[in-house]
Amino acid sequence: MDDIDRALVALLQQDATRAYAALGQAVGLSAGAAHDRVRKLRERGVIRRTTVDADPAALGRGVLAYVMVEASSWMGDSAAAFAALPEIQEAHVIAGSASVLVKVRTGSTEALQGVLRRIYEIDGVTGTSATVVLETFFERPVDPGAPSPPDGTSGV
Amino acid sequence: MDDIDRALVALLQQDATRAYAALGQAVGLSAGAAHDRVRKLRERGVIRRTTVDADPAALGRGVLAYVMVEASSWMGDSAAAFAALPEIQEAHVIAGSASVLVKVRTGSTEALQGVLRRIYEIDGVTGTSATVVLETFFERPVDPGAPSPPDGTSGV
DNA sequence: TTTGAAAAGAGACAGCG
DNA sequence: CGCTGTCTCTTTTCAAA
Repeated sequence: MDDIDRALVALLQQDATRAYAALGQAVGLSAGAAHDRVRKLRERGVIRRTTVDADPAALGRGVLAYVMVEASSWMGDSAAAFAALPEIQEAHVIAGSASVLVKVRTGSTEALQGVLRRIYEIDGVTGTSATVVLETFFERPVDPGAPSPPDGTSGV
Repeated sequence: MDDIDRALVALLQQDATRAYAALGQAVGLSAGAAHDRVRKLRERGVIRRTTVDADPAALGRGVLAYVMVEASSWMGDSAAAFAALPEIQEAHVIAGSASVLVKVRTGSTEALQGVLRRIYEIDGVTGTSATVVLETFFERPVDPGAPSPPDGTSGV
C-alpha cells in the first residue's frame, strides 16, 4: 500500500473503465504491472468491487434525508430490519442512547413519510428525527490518502 | 426508463465488470441490445460513471463521523470551502438555520478534531456538532426503484 | 429496437530480467 | 517486483429485420 497503489485507487475511482495501459502510464508503470497492482488491491479487499454511480433523481429518488433513529434497546442486531427498506441507503450505529443514523432516498416527501413510519415500526425504535437535504454540494469517493507525496522524481 | 433499464442499473451496481452478454442474459436480451440500453443510460446521465468501491479502513480512513455545521450566513456558495477538505466525503445543505451536514472520514479521532477545526475556520461557520459512527450496518448503492413489478410473467 | 456477426481493442497470463 | 509478448475474450460497430 504505497503511493502508487493510492494513485491507482484514485484513478479507478474517477473512471474504472480506463485501460490498464492508460492507468499504468499515469503512475509510471507498464500495463502489466498496473494490472498486477490492481489485482492485488482487489485480493486484499482495498478495492471491494467495480460499480456504477447512478443519478438518484433519474431513478425516481430525488428526495434525500438523514434520519436519526432513537431506540430504547440495543440495536446491534437490527441491521436486517433497516436493510429491508430499499429506500435506506446507509445505516450506522452512532454514539448516543442506542441510536442509529440512516440515509434515506425517496421519490417524494410523502414516500419519506412512509419510510419514517416503517422505521418507527422496527422493534425497539422509540422515535425518529428527519433532516431533509435541500441541496447536495457534492458526494464523492473516499479519498485514498496522501495524494501529493514529497517525491523529487519530476515527470515520467 | 422501464423495468429492464432498472434491472440493468441494479446489475451494474452490483458488478460493473460483467460482460454485456451476461448482462443481456440476465434481463432476457441479447448482448448487443443490452449494450445499447446501457449506452443510452450513460448518455441520459442515469449512469454517471463507472467507479470502484474502496474500503475506507484500508485507505487509512477508519473513522467515520457526521458533522452538523451551523452557520450565521447563507452557505449556498461555500461548496468549494468544504470540497477543499479531502476528508469530507459528502456535504449537503439542510433545512434549518443555514446549516450544512457533512460526512467525514479520517484515520483517527485526532484527525477528526483537525477537520472540525478547519471547518470552524470556514467563513460564516458558527459551530459544529460531530456524531461519531460506532458501527456501519451497511452502505449500498441507490435502489434503482421498483424491483418487483406486478407482472405475471413468471420466470425468464 | 433488437439481433447477429465481424473487427478492433483490452484484459489475462505466461516467461523473463 | 516489474517488463514484454502472446492469446483469449470483450467491447464496439455495422448491416439487416
